[in-house]
Formats: sequence, structure tokens, C-alpha cells
Amino acid sequence: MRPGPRRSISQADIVDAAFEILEHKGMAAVSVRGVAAALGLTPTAMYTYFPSKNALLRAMVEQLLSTIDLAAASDPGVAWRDRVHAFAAMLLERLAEHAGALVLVTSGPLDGPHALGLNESLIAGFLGEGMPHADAARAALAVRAYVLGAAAIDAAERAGDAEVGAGAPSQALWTDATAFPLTAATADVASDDDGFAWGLDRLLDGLVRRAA
Amino acid sequence: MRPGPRRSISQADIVDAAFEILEHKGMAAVSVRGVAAALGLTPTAMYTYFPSKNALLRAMVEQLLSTIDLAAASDPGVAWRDRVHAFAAMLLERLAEHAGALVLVTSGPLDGPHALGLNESLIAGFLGEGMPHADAARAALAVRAYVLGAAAIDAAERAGDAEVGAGAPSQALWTDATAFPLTAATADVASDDDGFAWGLDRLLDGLVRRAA
DNA sequence: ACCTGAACACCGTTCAAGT
DNA sequence: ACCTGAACACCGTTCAAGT
Repeated sequence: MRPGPRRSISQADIVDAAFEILEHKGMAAVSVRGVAAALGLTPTAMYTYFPSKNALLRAMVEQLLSTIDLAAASDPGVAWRDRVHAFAAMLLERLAEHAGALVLVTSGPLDGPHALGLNESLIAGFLGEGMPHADAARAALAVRAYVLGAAAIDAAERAGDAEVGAGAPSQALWTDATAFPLTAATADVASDDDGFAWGLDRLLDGLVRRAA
Repeated sequence: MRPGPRRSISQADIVDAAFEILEHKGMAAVSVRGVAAALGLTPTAMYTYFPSKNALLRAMVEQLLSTIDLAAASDPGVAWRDRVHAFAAMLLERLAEHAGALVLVTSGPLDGPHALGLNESLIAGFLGEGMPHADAARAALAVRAYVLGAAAIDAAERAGDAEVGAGAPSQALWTDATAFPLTAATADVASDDDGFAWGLDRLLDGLVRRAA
């Protein structure tokens, strides 16, 4: 789809093309062959830029985190807790957007420059709250875990649209209020959208309480 | 590999075979064709038992949660917080065991009987701490998110064993302490194994504080 | 250095046909 | 109802060869 008589292509171009496919056709369509075709390349030419499909996925993670990094983490005009919320909400939105996009985050350690930059911001924030150094690092890990897990749950719920349960023989009665009364009584609350922000606030409460 | 002149096969047999493949050859080897071959079946015969590969994955999730459900959630002899820790540790261990096993949890909503049973136990625990009904449901969601996210991070770190980073052009200097001093100074702490339990305790602190 | 064409060893899924 | 065999439309990756 690129205009003109393109001569050469960058890694960033490939990552962009991959995201465009992800957005329009889902994660299952993000294949080496598919991305190559979108760029007018042969599948084998892709291996000039990335040694494997997994390397492409990891580059996608970095690009994703870079957009979040710039927008949310570095604005000193707002309070620290609000910046954490902004970062978390953006990451959740981008990851849960398409079910299956979570394989990006399991494609390898989050050790790219933008991933580390975000972690750095998180740790700095906790240090600013008066936390000891070791606790701040673990607190940053906890926040990352919560956000990623929330994205996983969100994506999973989105994935079960037109799926008929075929797991166990007799489980069609799962909506039965007598079997799981507490879950049934709070089904509307659990699907509440700002339950995510509420839980994040509780986690931050528990983390910074140690400092006070 | 099943002995004797097997005549018929159950859904549970298929799920068991799938887990055996997962344990020995990883998630990538869990294919419709591979599971069928392990059972001496033709790939097409699998569609007699499950309408799709995704349905098989969802059945695997239920089987996985059932083992955890029985062992951790229902023992009233130990304190509630300890039971949450036991449940969380078991789920983390099983999910992070093999990188890529997290696609199980994104294969669809966690609406099977054992998934709902675990959620029921969590909500009941929070109610026992004096939480309002709506908050207890959201608290259970937060705990699930934290555990799942920790599993994702764990699996991702395990996945990057013999991977050489090919994401961005110039990122080989990521260990440079000057670029990310806080992350570098706490690298040993972040990979600490009981950072998971610590973070879970902080989350529970923040959640139950509302009740007190 | 960058790219092509052919090939290898796989996928999930469908369909007609057998018993 | 359960299973087979053949087929369709795909995968990731490697290798020899071109420029």
C-alpha cells in the first residue's frame, strides 16, 4: 500500500505494516507471509530484517510501549498517581483491543529501551512516595503484573463472542444462580469498566501504605 | 501411547493427552493433529469431540483450574489469606511453567464451573473480611488480574532464553547502568521469586483496608 | 546487502464417504 | 455416532541462486 517506487524498507516500516494488519484483521493474520505481502515483499526477504517471527513480535511490543511512554509517563504537570493511571489505561486499551494481542507480551522479556524507560518511571514514582529502593522495584513489578493481567482478562472476555462452550459435557447451566450465587449476584459489577481503575487504586494504596 | 485395544475415547482423555504434549514439547506442539496422533486418531476425528482447537484449549483451562480448585480453595483449616496465596502460587506455577501456555487463558471467558467456583471462593473470602458486596466482586477480579499478569511476566522472562534482540537497531546497550539506573540497581530484586507473594500481600492490604 | 523461487515440514478445518 | 482419506488454504523457516 506504500505509494511510489519504494526502493528500500526499514524495520519500522515492517512493524507499522504488522500493526495495520493487527488492527484490521486480528492477531491471527499477523504472519511473516502476510506482512511481507502487504509490503510487496517475498516472505524470505523478511528474514533480512528479523531473524524470526518472534523477533518481529518483540519489535512490535517496543513500538507499542514507545507510544505509551511518550504520551503518559513524561508529563510532570500531573500528579504521579494520575500518570500511573494514564499509563495503565493506555496499555490496557491497546492490549485488550484485539484478543490474542497478548502473545506480544509473552514473546520475550520486556527489556527494550521503552519497556525499561516505563519501568524506570514507575520506580522513580514509588521512590518519590518515600519507599525503600528494593520495595520500589517490586512495586513496579506488581503494577505491571496487574495491568497485564487485566488486559488478559479483558481480551479473554472479548474473545468469547460467538463461542459455544464445548469444554465439559454438562456445563450449559453455568448461569444458574443457585450454583454460584455470589458470582451471579455481582455479574454486572464485575463487567464494570472502571473496576480496573478501582483495583489499581487499591493496589497503589497497599503499596504506598508501607511508606507512610 | 495408551495401552490395550482402546475402543472409545473421552473428552477428558483428549485434554490429558494435550497436557502431556504441553509438558514435554511445549505449547507450540499442542496441535489438533499432534494430539490426535498421540491418541492414535485421525485429525478429523478430533472434531467429533471439540468443534475447534479453541474449544479444546478452553477445556484445558477448566481441567487446569479444577486441579487448583480442589487442592487450595476448599480447605477451611487455614486462614483465608493463606488460601489465596496457595491458590495464586499454584496458578502462577502451572501457567508460567511453559511459555506460551497463557494463550489458554485468553482462549475465552473464564466461565467454566471450576473457574466460577474459584471466583466464588474469592468473593466469599472478601465478604468474610467485611467488604460490601460490589467491592468484593471487584476485589476478586483484581486478584485474578494480578495473578494472571504475574504469570505473563514470568513466562515472558522464561521465553527469552536463547533470544538475541533484533527489535530496534541500536539497543544492545540495555544493560548500561547510566541509561536506566534505577532498573539496573534493582535488577536482582525484581527477579526475586517471592516478589510475587509480596505484591499479592500489598494488593490484599489495599483491598481489605476499605473494610476496616 | 538485499531479494527471489522452490522446497520442507508443518498447521486448522471441511467434505464426502464409509461402518 | 464415530471414524477415515483427500483436499483446501494456509503457516515458519531454510537453502541455493541471482543482482
